[in-house]
Amino acid sequence: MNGPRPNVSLRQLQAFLALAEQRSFTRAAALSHLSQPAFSALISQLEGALGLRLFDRSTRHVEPTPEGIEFERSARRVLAELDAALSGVSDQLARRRGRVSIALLPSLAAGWLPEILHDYRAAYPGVEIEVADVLSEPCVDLVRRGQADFALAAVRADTEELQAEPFCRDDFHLVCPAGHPLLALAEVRPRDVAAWPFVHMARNSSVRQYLDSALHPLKMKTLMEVDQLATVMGMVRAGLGVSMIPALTLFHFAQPGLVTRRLAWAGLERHIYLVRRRERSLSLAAQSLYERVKAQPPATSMRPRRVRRTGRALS
Amino acid sequence: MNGPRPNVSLRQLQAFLALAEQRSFTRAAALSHLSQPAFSALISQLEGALGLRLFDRSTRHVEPTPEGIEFERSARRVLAELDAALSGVSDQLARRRGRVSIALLPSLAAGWLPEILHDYRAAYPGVEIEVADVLSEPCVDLVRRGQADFALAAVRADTEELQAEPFCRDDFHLVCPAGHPLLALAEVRPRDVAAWPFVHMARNSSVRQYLDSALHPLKMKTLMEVDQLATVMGMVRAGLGVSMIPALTLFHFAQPGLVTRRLAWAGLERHIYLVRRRERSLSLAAQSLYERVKAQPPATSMRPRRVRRTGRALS
DNA sequence: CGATCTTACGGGATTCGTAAACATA
DNA sequence: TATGTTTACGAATCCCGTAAGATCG
Repeated sequence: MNGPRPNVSLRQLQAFLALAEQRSFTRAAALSHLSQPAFSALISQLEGALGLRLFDRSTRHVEPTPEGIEFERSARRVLAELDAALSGVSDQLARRRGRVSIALLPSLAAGWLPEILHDYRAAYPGVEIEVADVLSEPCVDLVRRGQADFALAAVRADTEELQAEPFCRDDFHLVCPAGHPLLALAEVRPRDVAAWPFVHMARNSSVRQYLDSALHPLKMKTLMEVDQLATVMGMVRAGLGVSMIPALTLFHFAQPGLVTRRLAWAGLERHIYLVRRRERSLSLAAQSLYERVKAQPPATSMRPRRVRRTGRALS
Repeated sequence: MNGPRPNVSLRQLQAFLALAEQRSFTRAAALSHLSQPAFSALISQLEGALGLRLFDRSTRHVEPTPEGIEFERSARRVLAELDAALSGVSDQLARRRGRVSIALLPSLAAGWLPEILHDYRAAYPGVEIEVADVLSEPCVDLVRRGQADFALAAVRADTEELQAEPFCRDDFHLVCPAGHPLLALAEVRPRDVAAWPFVHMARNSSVRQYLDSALHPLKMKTLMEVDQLATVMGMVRAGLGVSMIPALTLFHFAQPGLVTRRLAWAGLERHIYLVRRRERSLSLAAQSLYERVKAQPPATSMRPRRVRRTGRALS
C-alpha cells in the first residue's frame, strides 16, 4: 500500500530528539555540534522522508505536532535499542559480559583449573563460565560441535576442522602402599612393576592408553579396571595392588599410607594438547581465558602446586 | 569508562544483517543493491566502529563470530523498532491509526454530528474518536487546553491563541403546544411572545445568551430556567409555557402535541464558530475530520435533515 | 584455475559552514 | 529592531563503482 521504506538516518533521529527536547533549532544544533542551518536541514530531510510535518515552528516558537509527539516515542525506542546494542558490544569488549566454555580432563579441572579461573573471574566477574570435566574424547567432541570454545585433552586432535597445539607434558608416577617392596629398589624398571598386581584405569581413559602404548610388549598383572582415579587410590591404599598415574593427578594420592615416586622411563609421558576449531575465532571472553590458560600451564616440577588459601568459591 | 558512542549507521546495520543471513558478501551485496566492494566497506566500517570483528571470513567461507551472533539479535531489534516507527507514521498518514477529539454543542452532537462521523469512520475505521458534547464555554476551554482538536461553539473565541471562523447560522423557532393562541397570529412579534409564560434555558447556555441579547429591553414572563432542552420540551408539551429554540435543536421538539414556527426576527440568529488553536497544526486524523466538518455544515433549510437508515452504530 | 574477498582510485553525490535573506514578536 | 529560522552557495567530505590485487579451495 505505501511506497518504499523512507530513508531515515540515525543522525536525523538524534537531531529530531534534540529538537523535541530543546524546542529551539539554535540550542539543539549547538548540542549536536552542528551549525544551525545544517541542523535545520536534518530536520527538513526527516520530515521530507516521512512525508509528515513533525514540528510547528515560527521564528519564535518550536513545538512538535501531534504526529511529532507520537514519533518522539518511537524514535526514542529506536535509539534506546541502538544504545543497548552498543553497550552490549562495549560490555563484551570489556569482558563485563560474555560466556566461555572450556572442556578439559578431570585431573586438570580439579587440580589446575581452579586457580586459573579464580584469577579470571576476579578480572571478569561478569563472564559466565562453563566447565566440562570429561575424558579426552568427549572434550574434543564438544569443541568439534561448538559446545566448548576450546579443550585441554590428551589426544592430538589435529584434523581439518580442529587445531591442536602442545600444551604441557605430564610424567608418570608409581603409586603404592607405604612400605611396599618396590620402594626399596634404587631404580624402578617396567619389569619390576609388572611383577605386582596392577590397578588399571578403563581402556578409554588417556592414562590407560598412554600406559598401554608405552609398556606395549610387557605383560601386566592386571588386578582390575576402574573408571575413577579416586577408586585407584582406594584400592592401592588398601594394599590390593599398585598403579601408575600422571603427575597432574597426584593430588588424588596425597593420602596417608600411600607413597608416590616419579618414573623417568623413556616414552612414558602423557602429552596434553590445547584444542580449538580452526578458522573460527573465539569469543572475546573465551579469548581471554585461552590466553591465560596458555600462559600458565601446570607446573611440571615435582613439588605440589601452590594452593591459594585466600580464594573464594567460584560459583 | 568507554569512549564516545561509536558512529554506526542504519545502512551498516542493514548490511550486517544481510551478510549474517546470506553468509556471502557477493549475494548480500546484490540484495542490498550495492557493488560488492562497497558492501564490503560497509561491513568493514561497522567492525571498525565497534572495534570488534563480526565475521570470520576467508575467500570461501563467511560466518559470524560469537559476538557477531549476539550483535545480530541487537541489530534486529534496532531495525524492528525503526520499522515499527515508520509503519506508525505510515498508518497515521493513511489515517489507519490516530485520534481525534472534537468538542461541540450538544445540539450539534445529537442532530448533525452522527452522520458526519458515520462517513468518517467508514473511511478511517482505525481512528479513535472522542466527542465532548458540552456547552460553548467548556468547548472552547477544551480546545484551549489542547484536550480537543477543535470545537463547534456559539462564541466567537478569537483570541491570541484561538482562531474562530464562522461555521453556520442557526435561526430561532417558537415552540408551543398545539392550538396555542400564538399560532393563530399571522406574524409573531417579540411582544406577542413576551405575553406568555416562557421556559428559559440556564443563563450559561448560548441559547439563553442569544435570546437575552436579541430581546434586550423586552421583559419576558420567565416561568423557569432549566438546563436541558429535553426539559424545555416536556414543560412546553405539558402546557406550562412557550419557548424559543434554535433550529438545530428542533429534533427535540418533533413530538406529538407540539408545534414549532420559524421566527424571522432581525438579529435573532445564533452564530456557530469553528474554533481551533492558532499556530498549532491538527493531527492528520483531526485534519481529515476538520475538513469534512467544514465541507458539510448543517442544513439551514427548514426541512429535517435526511437520516441515514443503513448506518451502523459508531462505537 | 576459478570463485571470492580486499585494496586502490577517480568521479559524483551528499553535507557542512559562512553569509545573506526572511519572518515574527 | 532583535532574535531565530530558512535559503544560497562554495568547499570539504564521504560514498559508490570499476579495476586490479590477494587468497583459498
